[in-house]
Amino acid sequence: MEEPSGTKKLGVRALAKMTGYSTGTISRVLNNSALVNKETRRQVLEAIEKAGYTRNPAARALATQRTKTIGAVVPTLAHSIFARFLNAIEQELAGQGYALVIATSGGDADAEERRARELIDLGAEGLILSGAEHNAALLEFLAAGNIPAICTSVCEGQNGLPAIGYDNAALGEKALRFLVTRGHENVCVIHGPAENNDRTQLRIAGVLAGARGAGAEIRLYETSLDVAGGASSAAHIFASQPQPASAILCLSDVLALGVLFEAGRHGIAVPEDLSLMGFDDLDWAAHSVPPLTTIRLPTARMGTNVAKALMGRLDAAKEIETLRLEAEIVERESVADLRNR
Amino acid sequence: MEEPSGTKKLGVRALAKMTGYSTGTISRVLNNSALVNKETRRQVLEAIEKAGYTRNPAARALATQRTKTIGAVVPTLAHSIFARFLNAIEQELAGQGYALVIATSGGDADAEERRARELIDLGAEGLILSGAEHNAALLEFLAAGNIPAICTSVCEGQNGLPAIGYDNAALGEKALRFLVTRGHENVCVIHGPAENNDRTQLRIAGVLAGARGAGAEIRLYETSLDVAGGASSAAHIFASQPQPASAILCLSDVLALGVLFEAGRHGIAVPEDLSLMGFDDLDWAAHSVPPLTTIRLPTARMGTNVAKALMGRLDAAKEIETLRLEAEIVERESVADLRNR
DNA sequence: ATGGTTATTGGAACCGGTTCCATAATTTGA
DNA sequence: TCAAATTATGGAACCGGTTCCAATAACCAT
Repeated sequence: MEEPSGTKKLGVRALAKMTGYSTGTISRVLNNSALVNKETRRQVLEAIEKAGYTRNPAARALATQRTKTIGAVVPTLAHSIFARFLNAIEQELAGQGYALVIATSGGDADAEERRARELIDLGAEGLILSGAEHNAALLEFLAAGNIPAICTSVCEGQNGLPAIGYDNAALGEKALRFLVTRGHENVCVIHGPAENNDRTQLRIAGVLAGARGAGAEIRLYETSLDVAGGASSAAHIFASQPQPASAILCLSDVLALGVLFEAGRHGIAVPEDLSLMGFDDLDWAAHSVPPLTTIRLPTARMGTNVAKALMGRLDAAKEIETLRLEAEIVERESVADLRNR
Repeated sequence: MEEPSGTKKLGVRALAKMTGYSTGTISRVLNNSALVNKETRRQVLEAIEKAGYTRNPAARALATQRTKTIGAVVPTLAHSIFARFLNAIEQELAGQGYALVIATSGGDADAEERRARELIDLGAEGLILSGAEHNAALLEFLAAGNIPAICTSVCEGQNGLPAIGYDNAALGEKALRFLVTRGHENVCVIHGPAENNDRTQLRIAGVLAGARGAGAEIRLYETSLDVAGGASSAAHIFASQPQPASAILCLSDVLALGVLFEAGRHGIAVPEDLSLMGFDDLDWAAHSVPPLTTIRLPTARMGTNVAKALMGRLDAAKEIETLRLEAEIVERESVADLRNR
């Protein structure tokens, strides 16, 4: 019905018949092999063009044992931090003819396992995972199939899995200590759901350690990871009398945006009345009022490195090495220096 | 080296030998065929489990002529609007065992064509494109290969391609007319790069038509599509004396966020001194100060529909029908009603 | 008991490039 | 001029599931 003229799908064999060459030669042309006569190549290419031939990816993959596809399982695409990450990965992979297949887990380990298996079953040769914690079945599956995989956004893998990312605990501590150096000894910490999210857990652990080490007092507030969550936590904090803290540390910039808005709504000036610090350095952080002091996560660099490592493993059997990327505090204007008062 | 014991990769044939059944039966078990004896199935599954067998996706794809993979080419993943869209698509596809492969074009038509070809060459069975305008080579390629494709974010395809999205021109006009009904007859319109972006062009055209129809005066400002762009355009506008308009319409919420910040920086109150309207209804829009009046694009619904349409075409040869989704103005508090003054 | 199901299973052909080995043609070297 | 390279090309085997058709066995009703 699609091809009224009895035209079977044409493959290399048909092409071979048409041009008078063999399937081997056709294939060599298709793969830019050096050992094909110029004129031959020209003729074959012409025939390919004229016949509108496109090669069958599945057959190619079967014969070469390569799909040139790598899979990524992230909690969600709805947060721009992941989108930025995947964007970088995709850019890097595309340059080498690789494709990126994505799946979302919603942050659930069992869902992650399921999705990972599906990606492999659909042809992914390697996997990019978020965080260090994965369920046992997944780890076993990866080991049994000798499937290359990388934990990201963390700097330490689980069960021997390599990781490429940053040290969440160290950064949490760094952030808290930064606030302390600015004279804030009482800070409220707002974070997203910690359950099923080892990165958040690590950040919290770091903050706790920092507070202990620097002799600061902190209060933890857990909320949904969105602007609404930040705003409602802030409202809650503002309602406390007396003000429990001189600064709020948000373990994600989205939360900080919510706090910023809520402060505006209450007539609380940042940083005069309250200091605010974020985590991520999203697009808007440099332009808010006031510009947000935050920790710039090396999202793009992480993506690039992850892609490179995976391709190196697949193309050259190079072992993937755990990599810890540095992240810097970007000091802007949302944190007041209390020592100058 | 990877398998010290001379274990060849085991396939259905090896499994057949192990269990004493034939490859056909193994395959039937693998595919949950009904015509396999219960006991047989149990034995085979046990063997599969014990041997740690995983089927070869490429071979399967070759034999079935299905890859269960669909590709999407978007301008970028860095804007949350696309991420939200893809998130919805991925959710829907995953439910039916499909995988989503993504590629970014940077908004360039030639790059889009290249990436689309790569996706197909890597196994995608159908394509999701952004916008209605695509280069001739791509259109021809799709037609020649009879490749299912959908234009998204627009409500009218090109060259017979089906589209699933919203009417950008109508929405632009609707937004402008809304401002006019609130008494704004002089509005500044800020938008992202119009070149290579038919959706932006359509919105502008709609705004223009609305202004003409409603007798309003508008000024267009083109800038980069990010918070910084919105802020700098706003700064530019604020610098004009006298103020050229009573309202600013941003053709993307990101721009509106920039304007909001810049207004704050200049002590300009929204909506008292200046009204502001956006486009997209991003996460934060409901929580900003003031909450942003904007147009809610049905991004998620669009994604779901696109996925369904493509799967229907692939699984059941159902033609893909162009679909226009409605989008509503979400009236919040950033637009003042001048008629009450 | 007999012709005719129904339930299972075997097995080979097939999907469509790729690649290795053999063959042939042309060139280089001494 | 003859052997040794070097360059092109043919062609078959192969990658590993899937599927269709034939075959066997067990079962049923007449």
